[in-house]
Amino acid sequence: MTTMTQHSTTAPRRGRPGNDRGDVITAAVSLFNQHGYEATTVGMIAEQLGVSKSAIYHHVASKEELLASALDRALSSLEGMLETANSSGRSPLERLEYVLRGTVQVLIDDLESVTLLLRLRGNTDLERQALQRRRNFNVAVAELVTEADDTGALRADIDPSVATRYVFGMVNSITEWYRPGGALSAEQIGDQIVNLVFNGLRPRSH
Amino acid sequence: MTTMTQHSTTAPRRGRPGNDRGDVITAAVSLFNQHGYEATTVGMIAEQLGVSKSAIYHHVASKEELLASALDRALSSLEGMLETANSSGRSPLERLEYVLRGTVQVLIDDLESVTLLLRLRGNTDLERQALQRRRNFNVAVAELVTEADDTGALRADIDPSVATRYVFGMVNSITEWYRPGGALSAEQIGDQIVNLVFNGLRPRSH
DNA sequence: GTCTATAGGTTGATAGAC
DNA sequence: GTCTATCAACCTATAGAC
Repeated sequence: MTTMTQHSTTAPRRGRPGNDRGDVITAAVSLFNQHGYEATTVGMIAEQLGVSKSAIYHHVASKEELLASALDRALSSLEGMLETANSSGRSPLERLEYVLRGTVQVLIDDLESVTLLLRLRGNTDLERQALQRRRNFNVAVAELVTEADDTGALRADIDPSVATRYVFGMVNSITEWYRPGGALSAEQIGDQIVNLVFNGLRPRSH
Repeated sequence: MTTMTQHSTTAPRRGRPGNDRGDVITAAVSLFNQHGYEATTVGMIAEQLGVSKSAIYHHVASKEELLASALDRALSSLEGMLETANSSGRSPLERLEYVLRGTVQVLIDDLESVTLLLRLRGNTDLERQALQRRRNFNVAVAELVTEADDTGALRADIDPSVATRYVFGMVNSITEWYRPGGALSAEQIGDQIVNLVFNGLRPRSH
């Protein structure tokens, strides 16, 4: 059963109609997430798009390039969002909240590529490089939490790097259940996350 | 490069020394987590144990049986823990806290098999059955959160089923970074999780 | 130890829109 | 005729079956 995935029509293109590089990457990432990168064959990607295997190689040089493109997209989105937050001149706590909401937004906008990133196991050099970039992002976020902690904006009895792990574990778990067209918007999910992370489940007595 | 994974020696066994069924499952689950179930071949499992492929089939009937055993182990641990919590006669809030700490304990005790469970994509009947059992567990936990909410133990402005998703997203993310022999015990991690979930990051002040 | 299927990847020519 | 996307056939290496 082949599914014709039409490219998102932005500007009219010249030449023979069909799939562009973005379509191929989209189909590939979806299959990578469903079956794992190793178990996904280029033939499966071609079948998904309803074209022959060699058509795939017109758009990309290798299967690994598909993985690299998707991971770079996810990482660039996250890094760009963090850069925006840190150059905003706001307080550490405000920047932290911005990063929380921004991460939710990136997860939802680039759901498939971020999901792929989060499921990496570091089996190849490429995967290990992506994991290193992801670690750098995590370290920068942990520094932000530390800054917020230093201003007294957070509870003193929780270690910042530990808190970062748990909080972003919660945020990243959105990829496990969020599906496009769901009832909740990115803004609503961001609100819920921020509320839960900062206030917890227990009633604020008095 | 073969890694001789010796079985966890509990009681001395008779007969020819070597791997038992548990050793095979342990090696298989580790490879399933590293490469994905589909991409893992029985030959890889044999190589990891330093035996021939046919030796694997002495212990299990199929590759799928290895998956089934691991998933059943993870699910039985979680279900048993939940059963213990719900038959304890305590308050909903106390039972919820018990389930949080219990889930952390199960994650750490059965790290590899629970990791496998959490990464399922539902590609086969077996996987879909396991995911259904996991959903049943999640529903039971959500009911527990609802009960706790009904007693006024939780903040009124957070939907119980939504909160359950986020909280267990946080808990399950432990599998992403916890490694045996790490600095933190299951009890310490449970304390951190419970503290963060119930109290949040913001100082409780006026 | 041989046989077969399948993997990633290549080649060179072609189809279709402008 | 230019541009993009496509295809059938092919190559080489390897992994599973017997």
